[in-house]
Amino acid sequence: MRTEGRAKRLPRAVRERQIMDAAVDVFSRLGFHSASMDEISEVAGISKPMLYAYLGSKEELFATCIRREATRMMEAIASGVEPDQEPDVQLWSGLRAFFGFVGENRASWQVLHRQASTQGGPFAIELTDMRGRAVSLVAALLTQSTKAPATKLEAESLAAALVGAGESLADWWLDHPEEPAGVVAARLMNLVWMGFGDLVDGNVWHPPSRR
Amino acid sequence: MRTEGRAKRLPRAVRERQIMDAAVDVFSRLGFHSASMDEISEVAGISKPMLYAYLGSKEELFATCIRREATRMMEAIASGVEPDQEPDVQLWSGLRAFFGFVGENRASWQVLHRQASTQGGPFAIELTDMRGRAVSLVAALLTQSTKAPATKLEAESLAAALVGAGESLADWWLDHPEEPAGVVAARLMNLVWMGFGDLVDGNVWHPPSRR
DNA sequence: CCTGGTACCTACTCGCGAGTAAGACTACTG
DNA sequence: CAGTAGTCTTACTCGCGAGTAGGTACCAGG
Repeated sequence: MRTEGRAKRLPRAVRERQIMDAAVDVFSRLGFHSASMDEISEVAGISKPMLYAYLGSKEELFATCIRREATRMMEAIASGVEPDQEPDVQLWSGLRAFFGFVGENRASWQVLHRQASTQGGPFAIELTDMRGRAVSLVAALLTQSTKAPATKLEAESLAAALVGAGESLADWWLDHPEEPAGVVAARLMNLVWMGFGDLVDGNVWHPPSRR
Repeated sequence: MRTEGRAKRLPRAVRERQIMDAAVDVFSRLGFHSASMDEISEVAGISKPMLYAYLGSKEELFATCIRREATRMMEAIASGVEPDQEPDVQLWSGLRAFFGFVGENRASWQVLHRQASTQGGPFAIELTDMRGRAVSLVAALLTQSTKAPATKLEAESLAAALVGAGESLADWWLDHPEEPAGVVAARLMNLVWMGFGDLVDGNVWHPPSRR
């Protein structure tokens, strides 16, 4: 029993990381309600009371997961966008960063999008907050660069639609993982920038320079 | 106690309708897991064993709700679209029908979109099925009318993005109910048909005739 | 060797909710 | 008015999972 024996007596910070990773994994697979604290503790290689001692109740744990993953994702997107560029280039960078993140963090995405959005508890707040930041980002991009969306409401709803299209396409992508991230991102870029009207006529959007 | 006394001894078909309505209501408010059979039976004005006698287990009941609401919605959309028209007109009719349905059936929409999509059980099948039909509808519209989406995969993913944008915008609309359905539909139509590129230049899409 | 503190565990309590047993009440049929 | 088919209820069982009580092992410093 010595071989690969349980690593014992780790410091608190390390355990917390392990627990969070296990929690994201389990929540993403089972969803909030179906996930049990017993299973999370098992995956984390730890006993249940430790879980409660370190991360609090189930709801607190879930909210902490949401916040951590949401922050990671928003940072990934923000780091990919340069604010002084042309609107289409900014949008393109954002889409690439977004799909890149989702591709490399499937579990995080499941937790964020599928699970958090349906639980009505304190999670919705975290999630709505992040989603709101994303929508504002896009809405700002729109209003800043055009005279078309006259009202604030209009820009916001268009941004909501775009964000939703991105989320939905990311979900679709989970079922078609053979497609590379760049291709999926480009497709959405064409849809929202050119529109079907142009695509029908064979007009497509190209990134400004081969980077 | 005679006043407004409980209506007693109704025939089975009527009770089943009442139960289904109550179930859709409760499921849409609480979600599948948090909804209890006790509450559904209470809302339906009936005792729990009746529920089990008529509609079976909780899972069966939920699946039945999904199927009923999905059918209603697809019929609403199909009845609004005429297959021999121009692609943009078809899309426009579909969008109007969709938002019209959601606007008048908030609870149905909640059950269909928010609840069913996250439960991994047999419901996903029902839901994925309906969603698939919607996506196929749009994908057919695309391939039929253009040379742009070369691959089947491409058309399908674009359709998924469009459907997702619609779903997301419908969710956004739930939080901004003061907007009329037609305005929201027109906004999405502009986004996906014209694209931001055109909208930035002030080019908008107009319905072909004041109907 | 004791004293305290931190990591860690086994083994519970306890409420909630799915599902059921067993029968009662009503209404129609002959 | 007996018989029977269908409606409807009260009052349970029972498992699952959140949260906890009450310890044990291990490592400081004195």
